[in-house]
Amino acid sequence: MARVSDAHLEARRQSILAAATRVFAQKGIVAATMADIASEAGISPGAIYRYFPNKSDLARGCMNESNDSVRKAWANPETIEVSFSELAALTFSEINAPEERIDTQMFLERMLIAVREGDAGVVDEFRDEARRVAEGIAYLMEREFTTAGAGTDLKRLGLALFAFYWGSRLFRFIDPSSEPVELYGELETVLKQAFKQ
Amino acid sequence: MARVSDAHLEARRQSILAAATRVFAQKGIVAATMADIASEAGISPGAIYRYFPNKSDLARGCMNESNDSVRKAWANPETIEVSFSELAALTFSEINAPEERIDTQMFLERMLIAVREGDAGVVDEFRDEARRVAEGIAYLMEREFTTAGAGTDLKRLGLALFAFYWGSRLFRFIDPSSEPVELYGELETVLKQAFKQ
Amino acid sequence: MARVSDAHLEARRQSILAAATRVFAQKGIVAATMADIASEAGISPGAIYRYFPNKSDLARGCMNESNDSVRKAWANPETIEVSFSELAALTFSEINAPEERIDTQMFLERMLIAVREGDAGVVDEFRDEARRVAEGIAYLMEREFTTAGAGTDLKRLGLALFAFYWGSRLFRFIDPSSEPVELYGELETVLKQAFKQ
Amino acid sequence: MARVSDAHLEARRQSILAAATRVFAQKGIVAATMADIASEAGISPGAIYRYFPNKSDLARGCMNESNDSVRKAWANPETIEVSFSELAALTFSEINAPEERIDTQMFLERMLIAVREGDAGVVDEFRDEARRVAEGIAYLMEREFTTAGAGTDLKRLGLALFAFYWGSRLFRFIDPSSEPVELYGELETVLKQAFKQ
DNA sequence: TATGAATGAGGTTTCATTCAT
DNA sequence: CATGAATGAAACCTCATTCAT
Repeated sequence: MARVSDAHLEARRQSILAAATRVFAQKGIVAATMADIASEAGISPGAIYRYFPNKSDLARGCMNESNDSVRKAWANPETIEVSFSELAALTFSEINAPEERIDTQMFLERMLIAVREGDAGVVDEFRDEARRVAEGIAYLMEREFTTAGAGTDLKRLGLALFAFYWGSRLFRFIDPSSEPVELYGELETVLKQAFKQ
Repeated sequence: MARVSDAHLEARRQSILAAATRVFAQKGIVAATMADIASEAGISPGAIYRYFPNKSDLARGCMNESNDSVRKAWANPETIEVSFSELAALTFSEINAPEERIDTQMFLERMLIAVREGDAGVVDEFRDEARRVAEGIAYLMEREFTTAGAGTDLKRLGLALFAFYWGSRLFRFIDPSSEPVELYGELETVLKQAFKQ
Repeated sequence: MARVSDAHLEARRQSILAAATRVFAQKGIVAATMADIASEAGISPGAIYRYFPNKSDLARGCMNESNDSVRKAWANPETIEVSFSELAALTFSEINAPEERIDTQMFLERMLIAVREGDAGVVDEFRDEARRVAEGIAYLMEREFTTAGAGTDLKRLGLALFAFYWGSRLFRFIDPSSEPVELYGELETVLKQAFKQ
Repeated sequence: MARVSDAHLEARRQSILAAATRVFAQKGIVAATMADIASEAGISPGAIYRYFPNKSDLARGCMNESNDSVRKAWANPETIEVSFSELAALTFSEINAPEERIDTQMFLERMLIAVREGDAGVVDEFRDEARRVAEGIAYLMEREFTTAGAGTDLKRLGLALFAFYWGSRLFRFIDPSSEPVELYGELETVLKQAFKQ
């Protein structure tokens, strides 16, 4: 089965990643076994190791899989033609997507492990993203709410909103009947009341 | 061997629980070993099994241990003489306490496991607490911000603030340099701007 | 099965060591499995790990087991009342003992591994022993062959004789029909011819 | 695909053998992987199996590769114009050559395996070589030391010297700071003292 | 022929749990 | 009642070998 095309290799890599994500999501990273993942991916355990050096890296790979185009949008707001409210509405409605559940779980597991092991890299990465998103929020709010600057540190407010975002994801994760969009709606009302006029 | 008193038994049960909580918090539930816990509790591994049928039940016991008076205050606001702002300030500054870290971790682990296992009881419990806290927030906000009712569903806003609270804890958990009090301060500014006047 | 006497523990440790030595000798250190050793010792694989942290240390333990009273005698010749010839005769006849076979094998395996892994500790240990034995040989030869000093560096000759000793062990190991005593006898004749008179 | 010439096939076989020898020497037979060898030989793992049925046979092939002209000289002393002392000096100085290290290791591994598996063929081969070398030594000594016959069985002495030779190689293998030439020098002094005059 | 992806048995090690003392 | 030695079922990972391409 040699001399396989790169496309095939990449496809297999992705299928392993997908299978691993499913298994990790169902059993948790620690409880999931490589045999589980192999079986889910329809290959042998040994084959996984041609694509990922070990379970830990596979898990990391899964976690980075989050196709967070939305979060990237927040981090680079200049590049997009969208208002704060529009992007926020999109962001919070995305939380309801089923894939998001798995992502939330992977995120939590990853952080639990990182904190436990004192993995500064992961923490730094998180802090960086938080800062970038907060700056993006500030940028978009400034564009939307002209009076926003008065008495508020917009970047810090952005951080607070990002915290709220993760809290909403956590709530939705725990309780699927939770409605992030509604929660955000309430906060938006307050924001508009505070800034507009 | 003399029959040991029930009080003694209960005391030992509690000391095991306390030791387990410490160990679980430090190593995570899966990575913590019964030997670790026994050693931390100053007894033998076998002895634990006289008090808890297995590791899983021991972990469950630990997780219910959280006894945060502050969250109880939110759930029963009529019983206390404190303003929304004061209680909020207290609540967010409490997040900085070192014990809170352990609690956050146990909470996350608990939720991860509960969701994984589809443990409806834990989820219901969480939803109930969220509702009670949201109602408490609404009650206290109404008392503090007289104009708050205008155009806002205060209970829903309470839920949003509770989500923000958990997001802040999550942030602090991941990144110890995070400052929940500051984040909250920004949000409070917005709230006051929106409601006062 | 708790609260076992120290004697029992030590006995078990020794029985594991003995079993491991037998298995290592039969299969070689690398090919021998912990399951083999456990089975030979009549216990479970896990039990071994209460006595030895890992396979490598277990192997090391086996190798140090060699009850080399003879080699110790060479290293401390002042403490014993024996002539060079007598001790040499004893030494080379000991090579024929069946236990020596296993010891030779363990020694060779150990050295192969040590050299491969660049384990300086083992090499140093060997060099030290060689030096001590060589000095012992020099000491005993001086006592026996009064004219030995003439034109010969006795310590270096001691080293050469130690090399001869190991060569003889190697020969006997490879070919059980080899007769170390006879080989040594021939060398002794030469030595006596050279020194006596 | 054109039929590949036998010469090409044999050349490839040899290059695999050479690569395997290098890898085995560096990592040891058990620790060396077929992938290592393939990589060293610049081919694919699968290709090796066209030339050798399995790893074990490949290792066996490597071990027979030793082609030391010096030892052949000892075995056939009539064919060469060299004195005992000269050939001995050459022999022991050759031990210092880096290639010798690999050879020593392969020899030891081979013997370890042969003894383990009761491979009489290898043992017989070794015994034969030892005998031939011993006879060669006897032949050359007789030519050099006219009085050598007196009271000494020269063939047996040759065997002893061959044992010393292997001991020296073993020493040098374990401890690269060992000096076989010096060790031999001391022994030669003794021999000359015993025989000359 | 050569390739190298895939297999899958098997190795070491861990640890929840049991039970003789 | 407590102890802690022992069990033994997995888990992760490696690698000799096969075989589709």
